[in-house]
Amino acid sequence: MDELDSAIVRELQRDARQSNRDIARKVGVAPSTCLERTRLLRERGVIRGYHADIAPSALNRGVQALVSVQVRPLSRAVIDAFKAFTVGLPEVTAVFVMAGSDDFVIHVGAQDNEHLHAFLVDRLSQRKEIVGFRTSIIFQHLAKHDPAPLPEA
Amino acid sequence: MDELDSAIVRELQRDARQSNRDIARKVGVAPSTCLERTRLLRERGVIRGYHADIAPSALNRGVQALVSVQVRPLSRAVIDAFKAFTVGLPEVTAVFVMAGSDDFVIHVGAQDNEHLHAFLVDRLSQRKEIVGFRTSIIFQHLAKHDPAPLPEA
DNA sequence: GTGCTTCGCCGAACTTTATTCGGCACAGCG
DNA sequence: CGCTGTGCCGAATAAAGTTCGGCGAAGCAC
Repeated sequence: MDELDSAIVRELQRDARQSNRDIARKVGVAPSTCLERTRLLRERGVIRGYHADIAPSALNRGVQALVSVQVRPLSRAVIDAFKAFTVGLPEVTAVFVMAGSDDFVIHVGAQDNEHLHAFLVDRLSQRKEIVGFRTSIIFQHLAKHDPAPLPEA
Repeated sequence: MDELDSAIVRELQRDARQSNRDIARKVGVAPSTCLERTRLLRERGVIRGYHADIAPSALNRGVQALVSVQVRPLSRAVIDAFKAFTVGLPEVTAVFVMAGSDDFVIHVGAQDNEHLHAFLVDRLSQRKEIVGFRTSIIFQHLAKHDPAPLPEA
């Protein structure tokens, strides 16, 4: 993971669909070299994939929320089962397994408040391992797809 | 946004770097048609971009956390300023503006616990509009990059 | 210092893909 | 029944992806 790899990764984070030639030119290396580097980054698991960023409203997910969930007992079996359950639900777009007072934070998207409510009541709260959950509506979601590198300190 | 558009979007969510020809073949249409559809999707803002998914540890972000923050007064000026501030920090990878007891949820990544602590103490808690915040470590983060379509109901 | 080996980069050759554009067919409408 | 607009197709051209032999620098043994 030298400076060249970082530069390539940065470019692919910014725009994953620009041509290999363009990336090569920007990072100052031959296209064949850039291609080989990219292949290795993928192989090493540094690059996990390439995904289009889609406007949620276009996917019928105009309403989004974070749901904090506490489950009991806090055993591996229960955690794994609940995790697998939530990931399988179409409304769920991300699952965080947490330390602290909440065991899970689930990012969900639904068509509107009514659908969100139905999801919470009909799907989520069915699970017997849940001993409590709290839903917070997301007004705005800003994701940084091209994060600045961390300071060295 | 007909069935063809959805199919193209789905493919690009799954793998944004596959060739237009492959996508065209999978969705059953000519490459030129597929290209034109993709161009329009981009133009309409349905497709917001294409980004590589990078392993956090490769970016020196081995430790991640969600930070729930309450700010006062809850005015637009304060909210916008705090939002801009957090988005500008390199450790911050996403910002949620929330309804409910927390006004913000901030997704941060740092090299280790020490760096995370330093970030919270030296950067975040400097802000005078913060009246309280709570940090929860993320053990695991599962993101669905190819979400199943929502049920019609 | 010198010869040997390894590694990574380069650039040319070849294959595949992107992109453009004229034409055609179908649907909607007067 | 003809007219018009829209969207898809496929061929042609330009551009990009991909492979591979060779070269030069770096590291090492002697």
